[in-house]
Amino acid sequence: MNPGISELPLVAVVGPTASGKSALGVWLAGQFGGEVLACDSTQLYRGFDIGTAKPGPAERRSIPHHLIDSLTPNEAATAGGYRQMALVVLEDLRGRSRLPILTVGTGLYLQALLEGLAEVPQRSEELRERLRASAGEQGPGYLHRLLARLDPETAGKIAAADEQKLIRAVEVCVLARKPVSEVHRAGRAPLEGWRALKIGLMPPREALYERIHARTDAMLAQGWIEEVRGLMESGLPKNAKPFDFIGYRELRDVLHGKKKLEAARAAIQLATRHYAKRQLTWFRKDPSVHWLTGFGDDSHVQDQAREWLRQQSLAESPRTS
RNA sequence: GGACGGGUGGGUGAGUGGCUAAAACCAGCAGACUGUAAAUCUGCCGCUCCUUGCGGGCUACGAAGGUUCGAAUCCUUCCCCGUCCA
Repeated sequence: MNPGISELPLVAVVGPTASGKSALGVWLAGQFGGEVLACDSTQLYRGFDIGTAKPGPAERRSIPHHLIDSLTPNEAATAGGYRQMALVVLEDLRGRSRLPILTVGTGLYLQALLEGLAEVPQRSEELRERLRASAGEQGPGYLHRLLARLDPETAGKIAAADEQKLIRAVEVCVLARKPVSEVHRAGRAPLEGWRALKIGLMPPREALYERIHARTDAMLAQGWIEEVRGLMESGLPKNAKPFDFIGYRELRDVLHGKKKLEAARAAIQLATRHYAKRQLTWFRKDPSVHWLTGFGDDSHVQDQAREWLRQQSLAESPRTS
């Protein structure tokens, strides 16, 4: 810990999609004089608004939101890139004595920010192309065997079918000229000067799923499909990253006539449920999270969150604008 | 009233005498995760017991009987569903 910097509190609201993280974040920002910092890989992209459930204009007017719309659809969000951008925002807030409130849907990004990433090389599209090509020629199991030669330890932890992770592991080994496991052991640089207070939203599963279904319908009613049409006609490359997000990919198929709207709707709801479950799995393993049962827009939950933060010796300092 | 076809685990749907607690897929549940993470991947999935084992017991393929050492699979009757003929 750098002795030159005093440690300041930072709040992270974690939870599955549709659990009300944004609502709680904005409310807490009002209570404690904070500003919201999005920690969500999809809300970073400009133009993809409805399907990513970005906070509306009213909320963003009342409380400053950071990093939302910080990337163009042509750029690629990454954990490392997010960390860089977030660090800048944190320093800004430190300078203005505002409490950072992260609304986090992407667990990996929070981890990258708080715990840091190992000194690993960035991705190399060329190398990946070559790896994928040889994997295609050599047949199944090739990447796993290759990794087993480069780094048996890591190969033992990655399933032979997990091509995405295998490619990244091999990529790091090749670029770093040493096993990934070794690179990782060298350690990561955790965030200094901040004390993270994590609040988790854990609504009853059934209610969460109902809300996900209803929210999907509401998004559709808000003109989601028109948003997708506009984005497709705006000259963006067809393979722009955000077109692969839940909902955008299904609605793109609808616009291409490859899928019926009703089928897309059901597919979106299902994919979102699966996603919420994965988020829960990620956050649940973090013992430092203080869990609250319910949705973030529930006033009881909000009061509990405020109460807990007070106990963590967080002083209230409502904005006096 | 008659002729066919069909009723299988939460769903779709294989399975025509033992290798079947019953393929596969979906849903559901649990898990992994260091720069694609709204991604990618893994396990479980009738109930139950334990010494957790390619372990034991129980229940199960519309219902009830029957044949057989043994039936989801064969026979009989009945009940549903679909199509067609009256």
